[in-house]
Amino acid sequence: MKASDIQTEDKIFEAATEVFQEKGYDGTRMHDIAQKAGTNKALLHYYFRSKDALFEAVFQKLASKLFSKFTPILSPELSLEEKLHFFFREHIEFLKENPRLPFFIINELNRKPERIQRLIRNIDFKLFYKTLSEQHGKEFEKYDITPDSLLQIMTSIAAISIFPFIGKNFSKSLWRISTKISTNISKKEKNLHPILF
Amino acid sequence: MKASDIQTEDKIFEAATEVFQEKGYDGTRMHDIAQKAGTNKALLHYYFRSKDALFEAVFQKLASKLFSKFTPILSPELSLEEKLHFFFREHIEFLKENPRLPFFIINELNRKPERIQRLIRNIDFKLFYKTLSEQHGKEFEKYDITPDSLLQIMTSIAAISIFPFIGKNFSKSLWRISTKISTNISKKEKNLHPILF
DNA sequence: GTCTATAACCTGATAGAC
DNA sequence: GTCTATCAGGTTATAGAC
Repeated sequence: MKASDIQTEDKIFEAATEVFQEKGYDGTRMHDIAQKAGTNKALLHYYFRSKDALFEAVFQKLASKLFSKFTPILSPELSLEEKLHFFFREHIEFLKENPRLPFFIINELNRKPERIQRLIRNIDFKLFYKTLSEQHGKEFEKYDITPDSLLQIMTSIAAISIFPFIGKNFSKSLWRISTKISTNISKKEKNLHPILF
Repeated sequence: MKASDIQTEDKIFEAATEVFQEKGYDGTRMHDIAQKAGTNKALLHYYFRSKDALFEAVFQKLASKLFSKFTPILSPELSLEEKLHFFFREHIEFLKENPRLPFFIINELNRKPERIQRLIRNIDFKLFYKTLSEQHGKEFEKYDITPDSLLQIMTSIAAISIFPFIGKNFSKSLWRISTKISTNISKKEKNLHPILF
């Protein structure tokens, strides 16, 4: 395999990553990917065999990229407060660079629900709760955090950080303003959501 | 126009509403709609001329259905607390019956951003803020709610209610549990998000 | 490895009989 | 109004020359 091979394959993969994120599987044309990569359709099939296979490669890469952002939550070195700070800061920073990624993943999980089973070696929630409640016993008692409420809280946290990116155009439709994505964690918000900050 | 005409047109429109919500514009085949409506492709074109026109009809209906849920926020009869209760209860009840609707709308706003301009006669946010702050001056002062923070708070509220439906499969991918959508407003949540309840 | 030409198939849209 | 048959255009995939 020569250097030029890798270059072409990479170019195609990069172009595919962009176009699939932008248009979704159904909206993407192999022709568009080829054009963006500066080659032709035949080479896409030469390197990746089919649209499905190319998409699968892109999806797996992007999915693990996104889901890996959730792992520091279990780190035993961090306090609960640090985790929340860390998660919001890191996650939102990441989302700013990949604003279409969550939508892309969610879209594909809807289109092919069978992915869900085999995507990630799913985490056992009971074990997850146990680990977290051991690490942060004091806070869990203080706020009476049960498995149920933990799941709700985590869903809300994910919602607050992810939704502004997904729903950017949604708010734009509603308001006659130049909507900046509201992802700055201001001092005021600290007062409003004491549990979160 | 006979009664049977209306019936057929309605059947097609209903079927289209379902399939478009399920698969999105690109993923939808006219054939599938026809089959679901119990007729054939020719009739779809007879009543709605083109796929685009049929989609447009469905989209407008669904969009106004969703956006109308946001209007009670300005009602002068309700206290701030009542509005929040009302919004969460009504909105989540509505989303339970139309779980794919927000995703559908967001998807289309991404696909055709030019919709945003003409979708709803956009609300002037400055005026909206003024009206609200006059209605709820006490609370706005107590919590020091500025236009910026109001927008953030409302985005977060929308996020918390909408995201569980959009991201249902997202959480399913993460956790090895039978995920019930966590939309119950529990007493515990009241303690956790004092501003919201 | 790369490219052009083309096959094989699918999809939206229409013509025309009933 | 309804249906079958078919067209025209586009899309994935492959064959074959270089």
